[in-house]
Amino acid sequence: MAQEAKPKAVRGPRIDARRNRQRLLETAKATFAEKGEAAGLEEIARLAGVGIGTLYRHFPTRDALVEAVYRNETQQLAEAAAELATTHAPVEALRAWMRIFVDHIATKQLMAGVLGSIVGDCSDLYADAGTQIKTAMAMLVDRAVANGDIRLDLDPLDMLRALAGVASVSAGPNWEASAKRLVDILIAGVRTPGGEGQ
Amino acid sequence: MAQEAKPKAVRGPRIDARRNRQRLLETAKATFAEKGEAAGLEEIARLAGVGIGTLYRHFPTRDALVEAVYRNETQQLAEAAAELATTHAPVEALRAWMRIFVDHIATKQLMAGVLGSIVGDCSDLYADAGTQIKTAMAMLVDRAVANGDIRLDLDPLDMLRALAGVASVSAGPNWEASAKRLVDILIAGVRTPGGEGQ
DNA sequence: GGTATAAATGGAGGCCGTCTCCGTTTAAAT
DNA sequence: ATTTAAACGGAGACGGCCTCCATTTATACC
Repeated sequence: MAQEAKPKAVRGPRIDARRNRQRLLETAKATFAEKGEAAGLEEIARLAGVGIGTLYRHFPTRDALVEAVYRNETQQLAEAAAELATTHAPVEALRAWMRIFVDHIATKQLMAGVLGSIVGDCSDLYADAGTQIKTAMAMLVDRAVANGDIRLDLDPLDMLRALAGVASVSAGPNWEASAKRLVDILIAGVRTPGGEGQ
Repeated sequence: MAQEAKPKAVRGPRIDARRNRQRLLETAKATFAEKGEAAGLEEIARLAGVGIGTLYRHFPTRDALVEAVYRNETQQLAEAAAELATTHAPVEALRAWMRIFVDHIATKQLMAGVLGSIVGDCSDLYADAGTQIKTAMAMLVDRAVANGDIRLDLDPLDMLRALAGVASVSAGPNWEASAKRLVDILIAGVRTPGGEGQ
Protein backbone atom coordinates (compact mmCIF):
# COMPACT_ATOMS: atom_id res chain seq x y z
CA MET A 1 0.00 0.00 0.00
CA ALA A 2 0.90 3.65 0.29
CA GLN A 3 2.28 4.11 -3.14
CA GLU A 4 0.27 7.28 -3.02
CA ALA A 5 2.92 8.95 -0.97
CA LYS A 6 5.13 8.97 -4.03
CA PRO A 7 4.93 12.43 -5.65
CA LYS A 8 4.79 11.04 -9.18
CA ALA A 9 2.51 8.11 -8.66
CA VAL A 10 0.39 9.02 -11.69
CA ARG A 11 1.92 8.60 -15.09
CA GLY A 12 1.59 11.77 -17.11
CA PRO A 13 0.42 11.79 -20.69
CA ARG A 14 2.93 10.69 -23.27
CA ILE A 15 4.73 13.42 -25.08
CA ASP A 16 3.50 12.33 -28.50
CA ALA A 17 -0.03 12.50 -27.16
CA ARG A 18 0.51 16.00 -25.89
CA ARG A 19 2.09 17.06 -29.14
CA ASN A 20 -0.66 15.60 -31.27
CA ARG A 21 -3.30 17.22 -29.13
CA GLN A 22 -1.62 20.58 -29.59
CA ARG A 23 -1.26 20.13 -33.33
CA LEU A 24 -4.91 19.17 -33.58
CA LEU A 25 -6.00 22.26 -31.68
CA GLU A 26 -3.94 24.58 -33.85
CA THR A 27 -5.04 22.94 -37.05
CA ALA A 28 -8.67 22.95 -35.97
CA LYS A 29 -8.54 26.62 -35.09
CA ALA A 30 -7.01 27.53 -38.43
CA THR A 31 -9.37 25.33 -40.40
CA PHE A 32 -12.49 26.54 -38.60
CA ALA A 33 -11.39 30.11 -39.16
CA GLU A 34 -10.86 29.47 -42.86
CA LYS A 35 -13.78 27.27 -43.76
CA GLY A 36 -16.23 27.97 -41.00
CA GLU A 37 -17.46 25.43 -38.54
CA ALA A 38 -18.57 23.17 -41.36
CA ALA A 39 -15.02 21.96 -41.86
CA GLY A 40 -14.73 18.18 -41.87
CA LEU A 41 -12.97 16.47 -39.01
CA GLU A 42 -11.19 14.03 -41.28
CA GLU A 43 -9.64 16.94 -43.11
CA ILE A 44 -8.49 18.49 -39.86
CA ALA A 45 -6.94 15.19 -38.82
CA ARG A 46 -5.18 14.89 -42.19
CA LEU A 47 -3.85 18.45 -42.03
CA ALA A 48 -2.60 17.83 -38.52
CA GLY A 49 -0.82 14.71 -39.73
CA VAL A 50 -2.71 12.26 -37.55
CA GLY A 51 -5.38 9.67 -38.15
CA ILE A 52 -9.04 10.29 -37.56
CA GLY A 53 -8.95 7.86 -34.69
CA THR A 54 -6.40 9.98 -32.90
CA LEU A 55 -8.54 13.04 -33.27
CA TYR A 56 -11.47 11.24 -31.70
CA ARG A 57 -9.29 9.89 -28.92
CA HIS A 58 -8.45 13.43 -27.86
CA PHE A 59 -11.84 14.97 -28.61
CA PRO A 60 -14.62 12.40 -28.29
CA THR A 61 -17.14 14.45 -30.25
CA ARG A 62 -17.08 17.25 -32.74
CA ASP A 63 -18.43 19.58 -30.08
CA ALA A 64 -15.64 18.70 -27.70
CA LEU A 65 -13.11 19.80 -30.31
CA VAL A 66 -14.96 23.01 -31.02
CA GLU A 67 -15.21 23.82 -27.35
CA ALA A 68 -11.53 23.20 -26.80
CA VAL A 69 -10.73 25.58 -29.62
CA TYR A 70 -13.00 28.18 -28.09
CA ARG A 71 -11.57 27.87 -24.63
CA ASN A 72 -8.61 29.95 -25.72
CA GLU A 73 -10.79 32.69 -27.10
CA THR A 74 -13.03 32.87 -24.10
CA GLN A 75 -9.99 33.06 -21.88
CA GLN A 76 -8.78 36.14 -23.74
CA LEU A 77 -12.22 37.66 -23.65
CA ALA A 78 -12.54 37.20 -19.91
CA GLU A 79 -9.18 38.80 -19.34
CA ALA A 80 -10.06 41.71 -21.58
CA ALA A 81 -13.19 42.33 -19.49
CA ALA A 82 -11.16 42.50 -16.31
CA GLU A 83 -8.71 44.86 -17.95
CA LEU A 84 -11.38 47.18 -19.33
CA ALA A 85 -13.10 47.36 -15.97
CA THR A 86 -10.01 49.01 -14.52
CA THR A 87 -9.32 51.40 -17.38
CA HIS A 88 -12.73 52.63 -18.55
CA ALA A 89 -15.87 54.15 -17.09
CA PRO A 90 -18.45 51.41 -16.51
CA VAL A 91 -20.71 51.94 -19.47
CA GLU A 92 -17.79 52.54 -21.80
CA ALA A 93 -16.13 49.38 -20.58
CA LEU A 94 -19.28 47.53 -21.43
CA ARG A 95 -19.42 49.04 -24.89
CA ALA A 96 -15.75 48.40 -25.53
CA TRP A 97 -15.98 44.80 -24.45
CA MET A 98 -18.94 44.15 -26.67
CA ARG A 99 -16.98 45.55 -29.57
CA ILE A 100 -14.01 43.37 -28.78
CA PHE A 101 -16.43 40.51 -28.71
CA VAL A 102 -17.66 41.18 -32.20
CA ASP A 103 -14.10 41.69 -33.37
CA HIS A 104 -13.29 38.21 -32.19
CA ILE A 105 -16.21 36.92 -34.14
CA ALA A 106 -14.97 38.83 -37.15
CA THR A 107 -11.44 37.56 -37.38
CA LYS A 108 -12.17 34.00 -36.55
CA GLN A 109 -15.63 32.93 -37.53
CA LEU A 110 -15.87 30.96 -34.34
CA MET A 111 -17.86 31.70 -31.25
CA ALA A 112 -21.32 31.65 -32.76
CA GLY A 113 -21.79 28.10 -31.56
CA VAL A 114 -20.64 28.94 -28.07
CA LEU A 115 -22.94 31.90 -27.89
CA GLY A 116 -25.84 29.89 -29.13
CA SER A 117 -25.34 27.38 -26.40
CA ILE A 118 -24.94 30.08 -23.76
CA VAL A 119 -28.12 31.86 -24.58
CA GLY A 120 -29.93 28.68 -25.46
CA ASP A 121 -30.27 26.66 -22.36
CA CYS A 122 -29.64 23.21 -21.30
CA SER A 123 -26.89 21.71 -23.39
CA ASP A 124 -23.76 21.42 -21.34
CA LEU A 125 -21.42 21.59 -24.26
CA TYR A 126 -19.35 24.70 -24.00
CA ALA A 127 -20.32 24.85 -20.35
CA ASP A 128 -16.97 26.20 -19.23
CA ALA A 129 -16.68 28.70 -22.02
CA GLY A 130 -20.20 29.83 -21.28
CA THR A 131 -19.49 30.39 -17.63
CA GLN A 132 -16.47 32.55 -18.33
CA ILE A 133 -18.34 34.73 -20.77
CA LYS A 134 -21.37 35.04 -18.53
CA THR A 135 -19.20 36.00 -15.60
CA ALA A 136 -17.40 38.66 -17.56
CA MET A 137 -20.60 40.16 -18.88
CA ALA A 138 -22.24 40.10 -15.46
CA MET A 139 -19.29 41.92 -13.95
CA LEU A 140 -19.40 44.68 -16.54
CA VAL A 141 -23.17 45.08 -16.30
CA ASP A 142 -23.11 45.15 -12.51
CA ARG A 143 -20.52 47.88 -12.52
CA ALA A 144 -22.57 49.98 -14.90
CA VAL A 145 -25.72 49.42 -12.86
CA ALA A 146 -23.95 50.32 -9.64
CA ASN A 147 -22.81 53.53 -11.27
CA GLY A 148 -26.37 54.39 -12.24
CA ASP A 149 -25.60 54.38 -15.94
CA ILE A 150 -27.96 51.69 -17.05
CA ARG A 151 -31.28 50.18 -16.09
CA LEU A 152 -31.46 48.36 -12.81
CA ASP A 153 -33.52 45.56 -14.22
CA LEU A 154 -31.13 44.50 -16.94
CA ASP A 155 -30.39 40.80 -17.05
CA PRO A 156 -26.75 40.38 -18.11
CA LEU A 157 -27.81 37.34 -20.08
CA ASP A 158 -30.00 39.58 -22.20
CA MET A 159 -26.94 41.44 -23.36
CA LEU A 160 -25.37 38.18 -24.40
CA ARG A 161 -28.51 37.21 -26.22
CA ALA A 162 -28.33 40.45 -28.10
CA LEU A 163 -24.68 39.86 -28.90
CA ALA A 164 -25.66 36.53 -30.33
CA GLY A 165 -27.64 38.53 -32.83
CA VAL A 166 -24.69 40.66 -33.71
CA ALA A 167 -22.76 37.46 -34.10
CA SER A 168 -25.11 36.08 -36.71
CA VAL A 169 -24.34 39.04 -38.91
CA SER A 170 -20.79 37.90 -39.35
CA ALA A 171 -21.32 36.61 -42.85
CA GLY A 172 -21.91 39.91 -44.63
CA PRO A 173 -19.34 41.99 -46.49
CA ASN A 174 -19.13 45.26 -44.54
CA TRP A 175 -20.77 43.80 -41.53
CA GLU A 176 -18.43 45.38 -39.02
CA ALA A 177 -20.10 48.75 -39.36
CA SER A 178 -23.44 47.11 -38.75
CA ALA A 179 -22.12 45.31 -35.73
CA LYS A 180 -20.86 48.56 -34.22
CA ARG A 181 -24.14 50.30 -34.90
CA LEU A 182 -25.96 47.49 -33.20
CA VAL A 183 -23.75 47.63 -30.16
CA ASP A 184 -24.41 51.35 -29.90
CA ILE A 185 -28.14 50.81 -30.24
CA LEU A 186 -28.06 48.25 -27.48
CA ILE A 187 -26.06 50.50 -25.21
CA ALA A 188 -28.44 53.36 -25.88
CA GLY A 189 -31.34 51.03 -25.19
CA VAL A 190 -30.15 50.05 -21.76
CA ARG A 191 -29.08 53.46 -20.48
CA THR A 192 -31.10 55.09 -17.76
CA PRO A 193 -33.64 57.48 -19.31
CA GLY A 194 -32.63 60.49 -17.26
CA GLY A 195 -28.94 59.64 -17.42
CA GLU A 196 -26.12 61.95 -18.33
CA GLY A 197 -27.42 61.99 -21.88
CA GLN A 198 -25.98 60.38 -24.92
CA MET B 1 -45.02 27.63 -87.28
CA ALA B 2 -47.29 29.91 -85.33
CA GLN B 3 -48.58 27.48 -82.79
CA GLU B 4 -47.75 30.19 -80.33
CA ALA B 5 -50.92 32.08 -81.17
CA LYS B 6 -52.89 29.44 -79.31
CA PRO B 7 -53.70 30.72 -75.79
CA LYS B 8 -53.05 27.37 -74.12
CA ALA B 9 -49.96 26.31 -75.97
CA VAL B 10 -48.21 25.31 -72.72
CA ARG B 11 -49.37 22.21 -70.92
CA GLY B 12 -50.03 22.85 -67.26
CA PRO B 13 -48.64 20.66 -64.49
CA ARG B 14 -50.39 17.38 -63.91
CA ILE B 15 -52.82 17.23 -61.03
CA ASP B 16 -50.96 14.49 -59.22
CA ALA B 17 -47.85 16.63 -59.38
CA ARG B 18 -49.65 19.60 -57.91
CA ARG B 19 -51.19 17.45 -55.20
CA ASN B 20 -47.92 15.85 -54.24
CA ARG B 21 -46.20 19.21 -54.09
CA GLN B 22 -48.86 20.48 -51.73
CA ARG B 23 -48.67 17.40 -49.53
CA LEU B 24 -44.89 17.74 -49.38
CA LEU B 25 -45.13 21.36 -48.32
CA GLU B 26 -47.61 20.63 -45.56
CA THR B 27 -45.68 17.64 -44.31
CA ALA B 28 -42.40 19.54 -44.38
CA LYS B 29 -43.86 22.42 -42.44
CA ALA B 30 -45.23 20.13 -39.76
CA THR B 31 -42.06 18.08 -39.56
CA PHE B 32 -39.75 21.09 -39.39
CA ALA B 33 -41.93 22.57 -36.67
CA GLU B 34 -41.81 19.37 -34.69
CA LYS B 35 -38.23 18.24 -35.11
CA GLY B 36 -36.46 21.41 -36.06
CA GLU B 37 -34.73 21.98 -39.35
CA ALA B 38 -32.63 18.90 -38.81
CA ALA B 39 -35.48 16.66 -39.93
CA GLY B 40 -34.47 14.21 -42.64
CA LEU B 41 -35.86 14.62 -46.11
CA GLU B 42 -36.49 10.92 -46.59
CA GLU B 43 -38.72 10.97 -43.55
CA ILE B 44 -40.66 13.92 -44.90
CA ALA B 45 -41.10 12.13 -48.20
CA ARG B 46 -42.29 8.99 -46.44
CA LEU B 47 -44.75 10.91 -44.25
CA ALA B 48 -46.08 12.65 -47.33
CA GLY B 49 -46.57 9.28 -48.99
CA VAL B 50 -44.21 9.90 -51.90
CA GLY B 51 -40.77 8.67 -52.86
CA ILE B 52 -37.61 10.59 -52.16
CA GLY B 53 -37.17 11.09 -55.87
CA THR B 54 -40.47 12.91 -56.05
CA LEU B 55 -39.44 15.23 -53.27
CA TYR B 56 -36.26 16.13 -55.11
CA ARG B 57 -38.16 16.58 -58.36
CA HIS B 58 -40.23 19.32 -56.75
CA PHE B 59 -37.51 20.80 -54.55
CA PRO B 60 -34.08 20.29 -56.07
CA THR B 61 -32.21 20.95 -52.85
CA ARG B 62 -32.94 20.90 -49.18
CA ASP B 63 -32.76 24.68 -49.12
CA ALA B 64 -35.35 24.97 -51.87
CA LEU B 65 -37.80 23.01 -49.73
CA VAL B 66 -37.07 25.06 -46.66
CA GLU B 67 -37.53 28.27 -48.55
CA ALA B 68 -40.82 27.15 -50.01
CA VAL B 69 -42.07 26.36 -46.52
CA TYR B 70 -41.00 29.78 -45.33
CA ARG B 71 -42.68 31.60 -48.16
CA ASN B 72 -46.00 31.12 -46.42
CA GLU B 73 -44.76 32.51 -43.16
CA THR B 74 -43.12 35.54 -44.71
CA GLN B 75 -46.31 36.23 -46.58
CA GLN B 76 -48.23 36.39 -43.31
CA LEU B 77 -45.57 38.53 -41.72
CA ALA B 78 -45.63 41.03 -44.56
CA GLU B 79 -49.38 41.30 -44.35
CA ALA B 80 -49.23 41.81 -40.61
CA ALA B 81 -46.82 44.71 -41.13
CA ALA B 82 -49.20 46.41 -43.51
CA GLU B 83 -52.05 45.91 -41.10
CA LEU B 84 -50.16 47.25 -38.10
CA ALA B 85 -49.08 50.30 -40.04
CA THR B 86 -52.70 51.33 -40.35
CA THR B 87 -53.77 50.57 -36.80
CA HIS B 88 -50.86 51.64 -34.59
CA ALA B 89 -48.67 54.66 -34.05
CA PRO B 90 -45.41 54.23 -35.98
CA VAL B 91 -43.09 53.23 -33.21
CA GLU B 92 -45.67 50.97 -31.61
CA ALA B 93 -46.33 49.32 -34.94
CA LEU B 94 -42.63 48.60 -35.17
CA ARG B 95 -42.54 47.15 -31.69
CA ALA B 96 -45.65 45.08 -32.25
CA TRP B 97 -44.36 43.69 -35.51
CA MET B 98 -41.08 42.69 -33.97
CA ARG B 99 -42.98 40.85 -31.27
CA ILE B 100 -45.11 39.08 -33.82
CA PHE B 101 -41.91 38.14 -35.53
CA VAL B 102 -40.50 36.49 -32.45
CA ASP B 103 -43.82 34.79 -31.84
CA HIS B 104 -43.58 33.19 -35.24
CA ILE B 105 -40.16 31.97 -34.36
CA ALA B 106 -41.54 30.62 -31.11
CA THR B 107 -44.39 28.53 -32.40
CA LYS B 108 -42.70 27.15 -35.42
CA GLN B 109 -38.99 26.84 -35.00
CA LEU B 110 -38.53 28.00 -38.53
CA MET B 111 -37.32 31.31 -39.78
CA ALA B 112 -33.87 31.33 -38.22
CA GLY B 113 -32.41 30.14 -41.50
CA VAL B 114 -34.23 32.77 -43.49
CA LEU B 115 -33.10 35.49 -41.15
CA GLY B 116 -29.54 34.32 -41.29
CA SER B 117 -29.55 34.52 -45.01
CA ILE B 118 -31.19 37.94 -44.99
CA VAL B 119 -28.71 39.53 -42.69
CA GLY B 120 -25.85 37.52 -44.07
CA ASP B 121 -25.23 38.56 -47.59
CA CYS B 122 -24.73 36.87 -50.82
CA SER B 123 -26.52 33.57 -50.81
CA ASP B 124 -29.59 33.80 -52.97
CA LEU B 125 -31.46 31.09 -51.17
CA TYR B 126 -34.48 32.55 -49.48
CA ALA B 127 -34.07 35.56 -51.77
CA ASP B 128 -37.80 36.09 -52.13
CA ALA B 129 -38.59 35.57 -48.50
CA GLY B 130 -35.81 37.98 -47.62
CA THR B 131 -37.14 40.68 -49.88
CA GLN B 132 -40.59 40.53 -48.34
CA ILE B 133 -39.28 40.79 -44.83
CA LYS B 134 -36.87 43.57 -45.69
CA THR B 135 -39.62 45.52 -47.38
CA ALA B 136 -41.95 45.18 -44.42
CA MET B 137 -39.28 46.26 -41.96
CA ALA B 138 -38.20 49.18 -44.12
CA MET B 139 -41.78 50.39 -44.33
CA LEU B 140 -42.24 50.33 -40.58
CA VAL B 141 -38.92 52.01 -39.88
CA ASP B 142 -39.50 54.69 -42.47
CA ARG B 143 -42.85 55.53 -40.94
CA ALA B 144 -41.32 55.85 -37.50
CA VAL B 145 -38.47 57.98 -38.82
CA ALA B 146 -40.87 60.23 -40.70
CA ASN B 147 -42.80 60.70 -37.49
CA GLY B 148 -39.67 61.75 -35.67
CA ASP B 149 -39.86 58.89 -33.22
CA ILE B 150 -36.59 57.21 -33.96
CA ARG B 151 -33.14 58.06 -35.20
CA LEU B 152 -32.80 59.28 -38.74
CA ASP B 153 -29.73 57.20 -39.42
CA LEU B 154 -31.24 53.84 -38.64
CA ASP B 155 -30.66 51.21 -41.27
CA PRO B 156 -33.75 48.98 -41.38
CA LEU B 157 -31.46 46.05 -42.01
CA ASP B 158 -29.89 46.67 -38.62
CA MET B 159 -33.20 46.01 -36.98
CA LEU B 160 -33.41 42.71 -38.80
CA ARG B 161 -29.90 41.86 -37.74
CA ALA B 162 -30.92 42.51 -34.17
CA LEU B 163 -33.99 40.34 -34.58
CA ALA B 164 -31.75 37.58 -35.80
CA GLY B 165 -30.22 37.74 -32.36
CA VAL B 166 -33.56 37.48 -30.66
CA ALA B 167 -34.24 34.53 -32.94
CA SER B 168 -31.21 32.65 -31.75
CA VAL B 169 -32.59 32.70 -28.24
CA SER B 170 -35.45 30.48 -29.26
CA ALA B 171 -33.98 27.38 -27.67
CA GLY B 172 -34.32 28.36 -24.02
CA PRO B 173 -37.17 27.49 -21.68
CA ASN B 174 -38.70 30.83 -20.73
CA TRP B 175 -37.13 32.61 -23.62
CA GLU B 176 -40.21 34.59 -24.57
CA ALA B 177 -39.74 37.00 -21.72
CA SER B 178 -36.16 37.55 -22.82
CA ALA B 179 -37.23 38.11 -26.37
CA LYS B 180 -39.71 40.76 -25.31
CA ARG B 181 -37.15 42.49 -23.12
CA LEU B 182 -34.74 42.53 -26.03
CA VAL B 183 -37.28 44.02 -28.37
CA ASP B 184 -37.97 46.74 -25.84
CA ILE B 185 -34.27 47.43 -25.41
CA LEU B 186 -33.86 47.73 -29.13
CA ILE B 187 -36.82 50.07 -29.44
CA ALA B 188 -35.48 52.19 -26.59
CA GLY B 189 -32.09 52.20 -28.27
CA VAL B 190 -33.36 53.60 -31.54
CA ARG B 191 -35.67 56.28 -30.17
CA THR B 192 -34.71 59.87 -30.62
CA PRO B 193 -32.92 61.14 -27.49
CA GLY B 194 -35.16 64.15 -26.95
CA GLY B 195 -38.27 62.32 -28.03
CA GLU B 196 -41.57 62.18 -26.22
CA GLY B 197 -39.96 60.15 -23.52
CA GLN B 198 -40.32 56.50 -22.80
C1' DG C 1 20.81 -1.87 -22.61
C1' DG C 2 16.72 -5.01 -22.61
C1' DT C 3 12.10 -6.18 -21.64
C1' DA C 4 7.25 -5.71 -20.11
C1' DT C 5 3.27 -2.92 -20.26
C1' DA C 6 -0.17 0.11 -21.04
C1' DA C 7 -0.99 4.27 -23.54
C1' DA C 8 -1.45 6.04 -28.09
C1' DT C 9 -2.15 5.40 -32.87
C1' DG C 10 -4.72 5.17 -37.37
C1' DG C 11 -7.67 3.59 -40.69
C1' DA C 12 -11.38 0.26 -42.11
C1' DG C 13 -16.04 0.25 -41.73
C1' DG C 14 -20.93 1.31 -39.61
C1' DC C 15 -24.44 4.56 -39.71
C1' DC C 16 -27.07 8.15 -41.48
C1' DG C 17 -27.59 12.29 -44.00
C1' DT C 18 -28.16 14.58 -49.09
C1' DC C 19 -28.78 14.02 -53.71
C1' DT C 20 -28.69 11.43 -58.73
C1' DC C 21 -30.13 8.32 -62.11
C1' DC C 22 -33.14 5.79 -64.75
C1' DG C 23 -36.66 2.12 -65.53
C1' DT C 24 -41.59 2.20 -64.65
C1' DT C 25 -46.12 4.29 -64.08
C1' DT C 26 -49.74 7.35 -65.30
C1' DA C 27 -52.29 11.69 -66.60
C1' DA C 28 -53.72 13.89 -70.52
C1' DA C 29 -53.94 15.05 -75.65
C1' DT C 30 -55.49 13.05 -80.00
C1' DA D 1 -57.71 3.40 -77.67
C1' DT D 2 -53.39 4.97 -78.57
C1' DT D 3 -49.64 7.84 -78.01
C1' DT D 4 -46.58 10.74 -75.50
C1' DA D 5 -44.12 12.98 -72.23
C1' DA D 6 -44.47 14.25 -67.50
C1' DA D 7 -44.25 12.35 -62.99
C1' DC D 8 -42.91 8.77 -59.98
C1' DG D 9 -39.90 6.16 -56.68
C1' DG D 10 -36.28 3.77 -54.84
C1' DA D 11 -31.52 1.78 -55.43
C1' DG D 12 -27.27 3.46 -54.81
C1' DA D 13 -23.31 7.03 -55.03
C1' DC D 14 -21.12 10.08 -52.06
C1' DG D 15 -19.59 12.24 -47.95
C1' DG D 16 -20.16 13.52 -43.37
C1' DC D 17 -19.59 11.76 -37.97
C1' DC D 18 -18.09 8.37 -35.09
C1' DT D 19 -16.47 3.27 -33.30
C1' DC D 20 -13.52 -0.51 -32.89
C1' DC D 21 -9.44 -2.96 -32.54
C1' DA D 22 -4.94 -4.72 -34.38
C1' DT D 23 -0.58 -2.47 -34.37
C1' DT D 24 2.92 0.77 -32.87
C1' DT D 25 5.56 3.22 -29.42
C1' DA D 26 6.88 5.84 -25.19
C1' DT D 27 7.90 4.87 -20.57
C1' DA D 28 9.03 2.14 -16.13
C1' DC D 29 11.63 -1.19 -14.21
C1' DC D 30 15.25 -4.23 -14.12
